[in-house]
Amino acid sequence: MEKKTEDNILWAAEQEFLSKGFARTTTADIAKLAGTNHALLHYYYRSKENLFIKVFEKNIQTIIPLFCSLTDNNLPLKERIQNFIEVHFDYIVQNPRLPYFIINEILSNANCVQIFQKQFQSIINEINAKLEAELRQEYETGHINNITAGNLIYEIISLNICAFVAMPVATQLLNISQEEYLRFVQQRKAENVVTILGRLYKK
Amino acid sequence: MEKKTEDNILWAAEQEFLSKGFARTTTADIAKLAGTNHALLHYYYRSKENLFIKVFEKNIQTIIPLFCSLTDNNLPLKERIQNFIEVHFDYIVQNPRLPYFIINEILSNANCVQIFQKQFQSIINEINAKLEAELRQEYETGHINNITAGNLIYEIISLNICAFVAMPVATQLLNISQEEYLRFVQQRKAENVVTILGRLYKK
DNA sequence: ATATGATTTAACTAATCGGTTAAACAGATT
DNA sequence: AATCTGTTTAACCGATTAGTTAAATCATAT
Repeated sequence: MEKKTEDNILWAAEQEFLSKGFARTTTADIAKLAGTNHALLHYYYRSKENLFIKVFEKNIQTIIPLFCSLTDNNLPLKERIQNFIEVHFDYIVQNPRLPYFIINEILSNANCVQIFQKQFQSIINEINAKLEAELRQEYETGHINNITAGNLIYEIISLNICAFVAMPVATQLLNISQEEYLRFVQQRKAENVVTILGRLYKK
Repeated sequence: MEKKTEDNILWAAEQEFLSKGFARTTTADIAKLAGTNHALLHYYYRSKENLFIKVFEKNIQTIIPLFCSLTDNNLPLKERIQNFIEVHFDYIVQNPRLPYFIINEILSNANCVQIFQKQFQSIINEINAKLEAELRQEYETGHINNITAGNLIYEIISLNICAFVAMPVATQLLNISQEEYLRFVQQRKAENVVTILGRLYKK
């Protein structure tokens, strides 16, 4: 019952790491946000690195189920891809800091690369193989244009996340209001679907 | 003639800052790469911050001319936009670390936001106004679909940079070879042109 | 040659940060 | 009440880092 302080620290660590990244977050900051002493952080989690890994793994894991829908549900290919784009997009809308966080940490921490691979490798290989076979068959029967599963997945993710990674920069530069931003976000979601499906299906 | 050490430090700082960002770069690292002592860095540039600002400003400035071609040259709108997409894309191919660097530092350093705005604000407003007027006229005469200049510029930049920002993550995950990567890059360049022009021009 | 000014070095300071430790505290059990 | 266990606190340590300083070195002009 009384894991309050321990939980608070994990919660605070997630806030800090997600908003500032590993390098610019201090254990004292986390402790302060958790309303406690930074020695507690080491008492419960041994090290900053250890605590960070927990946060990183937790966030990575929440993404995995999203990808399963690419091959797991029974919708036809076209609807399944559209569904994936929209679900993935909506998830990023709810977690706008996550893409930048993951990219940032993978670029700067070799451990994160390993965690990312460990968590994702098998599932992505499975999805990739399934989708690859399906795409090839659809291509050979003349239903879609030629594209590899890797490229398709990559393009979907890129189109979906770029708006959020570059958004802070763009909003700083052009004076975009909150309403314009929300309109822009919804517009991008629809456009990403059109772009990807347009790439797949002959006009 | 003998500004060698001073120049070396600036060069080394650019290498370090671009690859590791401000927070994870130390003055000692820069000095070591420049083949000198870290006291020299402070002798010539006063502070790490000051040196960083020089590097950041220099890199920001190299981007500005790219954007001028959006309204400055005499090509028809369609060719001018295509040209901009391709020139911008090629520039990123030559400077693949720059997008991430700029985003990263703007997100973490308020000074960078100001520098970015100071350098870009007037030029982007000018280009935006010109392009906005042109797009509106083209729309009203039925030549293109309705889109704001801000959205158009934003989409071009996003499409062009996302492949490079997320690339390290993707290559870690899927085992993409150097040849596949180069092929993918060229493919994306052409596809970005098609996507943007497809967005602008009625089918 | 020597004086002058710019450049370079090594040793230092002060501050920050991750992590440790020992002692204090609280709550439950006997 | 005494003890034991888990939790919290405050003080400290060692390493790293940005920045300083004073002395040494080098180049150049007189």
